[in-house]
Amino acid sequence: MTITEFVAGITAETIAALYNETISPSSVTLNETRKEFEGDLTVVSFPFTRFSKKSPEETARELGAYMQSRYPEVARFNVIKGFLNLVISDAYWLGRVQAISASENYGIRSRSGAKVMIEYSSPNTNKPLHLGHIRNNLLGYSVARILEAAGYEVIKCNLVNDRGIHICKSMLAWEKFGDGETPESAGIKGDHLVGKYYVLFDRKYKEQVSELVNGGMPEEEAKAAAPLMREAQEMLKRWEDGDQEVVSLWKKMNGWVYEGFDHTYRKLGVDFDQVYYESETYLLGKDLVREGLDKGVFFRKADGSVWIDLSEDGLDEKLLLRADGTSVYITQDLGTAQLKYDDYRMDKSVYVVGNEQDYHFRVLFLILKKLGRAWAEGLYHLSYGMVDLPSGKMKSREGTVVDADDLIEEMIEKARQNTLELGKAHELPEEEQTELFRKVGMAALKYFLLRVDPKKRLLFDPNESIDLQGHTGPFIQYTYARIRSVLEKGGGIAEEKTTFDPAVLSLNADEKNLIILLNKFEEIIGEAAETYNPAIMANYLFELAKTYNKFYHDNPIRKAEDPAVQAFRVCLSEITADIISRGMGLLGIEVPEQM
RNA sequence: GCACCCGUAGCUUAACUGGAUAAAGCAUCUGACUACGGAUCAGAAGACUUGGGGUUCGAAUCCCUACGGGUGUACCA
Repeated sequence: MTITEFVAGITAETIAALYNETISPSSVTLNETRKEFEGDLTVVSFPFTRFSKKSPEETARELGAYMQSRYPEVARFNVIKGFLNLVISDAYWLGRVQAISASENYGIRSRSGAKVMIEYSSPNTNKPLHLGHIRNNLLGYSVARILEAAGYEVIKCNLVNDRGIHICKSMLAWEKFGDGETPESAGIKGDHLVGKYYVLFDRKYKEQVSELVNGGMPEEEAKAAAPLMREAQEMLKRWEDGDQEVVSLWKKMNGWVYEGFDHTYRKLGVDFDQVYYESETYLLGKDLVREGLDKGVFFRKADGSVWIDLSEDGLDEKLLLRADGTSVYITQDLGTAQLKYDDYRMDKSVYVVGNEQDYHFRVLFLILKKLGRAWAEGLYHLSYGMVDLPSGKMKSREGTVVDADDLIEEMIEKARQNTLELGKAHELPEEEQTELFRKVGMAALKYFLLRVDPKKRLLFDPNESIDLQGHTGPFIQYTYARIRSVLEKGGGIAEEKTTFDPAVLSLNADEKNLIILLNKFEEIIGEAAETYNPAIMANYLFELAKTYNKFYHDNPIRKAEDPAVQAFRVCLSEITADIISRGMGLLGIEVPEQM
């Protein structure tokens, strides 16, 4: 039981005893007591005045007096305005430390049986991954880990957009201008090579368009009439007809891209349990359209196209099937949603997709509900803000992007310089050094992207790049490494956690602040899982590291004179290290033993 | 036009979902290594939470309004 659950519980019991009113513990408003007052937890007593018929102060005093007399965990209390500040006994806190220390996997909930699917990454196979994809991948992976810790069975899934006109563009450009170039012959990663031809297509295409415009053609017309565009469309048609030549080119170039993606995914430390390909799912959804027509949820217009009218829900009319019977994006997504559900029967399904698709997902979920899919209640769009550059939006067609691979290399290089200058890396053999630079660099990058609320947009300045000091991943890593170092100094790190005798101890402020935070880990996992928000975990870990550093600075651990105190502080350090390590793991960040 | 999101110290972010005197990091200034690791710690300075109104014991948070920024409103995906 967490401390908030405990206090909320005894508050409800107290209300029942004093005022004969039944309230739910979850309705009790609790805060951590502000630093300037004495206390650990604060009960807001304003809401109870309607039961007590007394002033907030008097009500709070009555509650406090009752609690103190009745519950040994409540050591003291004081009342300021309508706020009841409770001092929880050292015995309670020490008991919590023992419980945490003894538990194998503190904070991790056991499997509840609920299943959740998380779709993330979902790249296009015509260009390499960029900074925006990194945010997506890190969010998806981290949310998956957090939900797992909260007791879900998690299926990580990737829906690869491997077909369509944009893919044909890079294929066509390669065919026309590539001269048989391969990743090996060019010496560049496959995804970058294909991306190069995508950009090249756009350049050549624009040249053709402006040529036509200069010849007097209106721009709109020129865009459609440019020979390259016509050829790309022709190629798409041949692909859909299963033309051997086009399909084998498509397979070859996609193969290059996947090789490149795999490399980047490995660097990022993300992976998937299930991969869906749009080339295999793009025809799905037509059954659902038929079903919708039968049920009268959809309607057919005079030209034969199929629509749904969502104006009663504050949205517009939405097309589901073209007059020629071909499907559109949302038709596909309807079909894919059904496919996923048929495959896994999950209770929840999370889509990690940028916020420019908010409208699309509102429509998608609403349609599935109208089709009577009970599981549509479990669908959730984890919408995140885009990553902006000081110069504006990233545009891969124009090549103004922060490339994922480049950025990763830059961060590792930056970590190398910092670590050699500040750290103890020179004590390590070269192989371990390389590994360390990678861990530190990736931590800086990942933490930078994950500590911000997903829904907020993120400004990334490539020149200022990323700090390695202050509110950063390496700061937290450093705290961990230092704890490990301290623990080792005292004759090595034991398998079993250190035990201590709580009867002879009393807590000082630094110790207590640390314990309160350690005790919160479980709640934080729950909160991050419920809101699909890794930033909550990220900010908690920073807070924890900071609090530990203060504790460390002012309190001898191995050098404590009293052996009971020493054992206790060693135990606190062990728990802190453990939580940092596992908490960072939930963000997909590794911690080094030494740095 | 309409819809959705956002606006908090110079900059980047918090604020337990309506609670007390809005909290951190960076940058600036000052102090602490013969110490269990200074990538640290302590301190100073920096905010009428974009402006205006409302709701109530109480608002950064909810409502209205104005302004500023972003996105969507495709028979693209």
